[in-house]
Amino acid sequence: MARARTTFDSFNAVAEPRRRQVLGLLAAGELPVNDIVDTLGWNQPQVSKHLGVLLEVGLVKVRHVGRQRFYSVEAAPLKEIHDWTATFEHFWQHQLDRIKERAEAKQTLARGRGSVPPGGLSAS
Amino acid sequence: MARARTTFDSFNAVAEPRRRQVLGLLAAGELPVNDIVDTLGWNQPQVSKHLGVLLEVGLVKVRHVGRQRFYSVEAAPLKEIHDWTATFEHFWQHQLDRIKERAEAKQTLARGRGSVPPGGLSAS
DNA sequence: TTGACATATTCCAATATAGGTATATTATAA
DNA sequence: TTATAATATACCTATATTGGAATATGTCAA
Repeated sequence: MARARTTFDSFNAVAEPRRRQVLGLLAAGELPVNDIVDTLGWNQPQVSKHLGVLLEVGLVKVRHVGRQRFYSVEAAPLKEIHDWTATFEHFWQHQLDRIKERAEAKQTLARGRGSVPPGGLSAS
Repeated sequence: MARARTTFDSFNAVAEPRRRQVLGLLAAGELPVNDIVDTLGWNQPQVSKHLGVLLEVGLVKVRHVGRQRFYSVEAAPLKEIHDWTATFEHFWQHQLDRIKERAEAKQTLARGRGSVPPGGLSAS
């Protein structure tokens, strides 16, 4: 068996970094294909193909205006991903809590010695 | 060129539905491999392989106890995905607002006629 | 030290992908 | 109706993936 199709899921569609880039661009508002081509500097067929995948999983929608096609973000599938990851939200909440606690404990312990833990925000 | 490797990204790792299932299981707490095998009813090697991918991108961590290996969720990469999708949060917020507005307008318009739009929560 | 348990790794086949280039499609303007 | 602009599609190649089966690794118990 092979990998799940890119068009199987919004998860799979969004796995491709380029497609995330396209969505990032469209976040600012709808754009015709050529604007995306010019902005990202890719070949036109590649842009069209990525848009095709995004369209097929419902991550974007199109508006035809003359010979131009304006693509824009469609929220629902992104919310799905958001909701799924939210299932695990308490994991990083707890983790942040622990980091905070540790920082505070250290500060209490070291008041006067002015220490800041090296490595800053690195989790785990 | 082929697709990005599954181990390239948490996005790619999580694109595989089975791996999301595994993470879902582990959300309840750490588990040894055989428990996952029994619960999901997959072949042991497949479970190990999926865990391997998840481990490589840092979505899980392992604790060795004798000949058992307890896997558990690691939050950071999931938060990355969560944060990325959050970039688009205003899209579905607005969408929900519009739905709400429409519903309220309809209710105001139809007070007394007791209508509930069929299809309920369907977005777009 | 040997056997059994828990897990990982290797080898296999089938498959879908992404980029590149060329070409098709559709719509506008002349 | 024809040339051209805007976009989509087809064809090609290299590649990584998934599941399955068999086997290897590591660890405990007797």
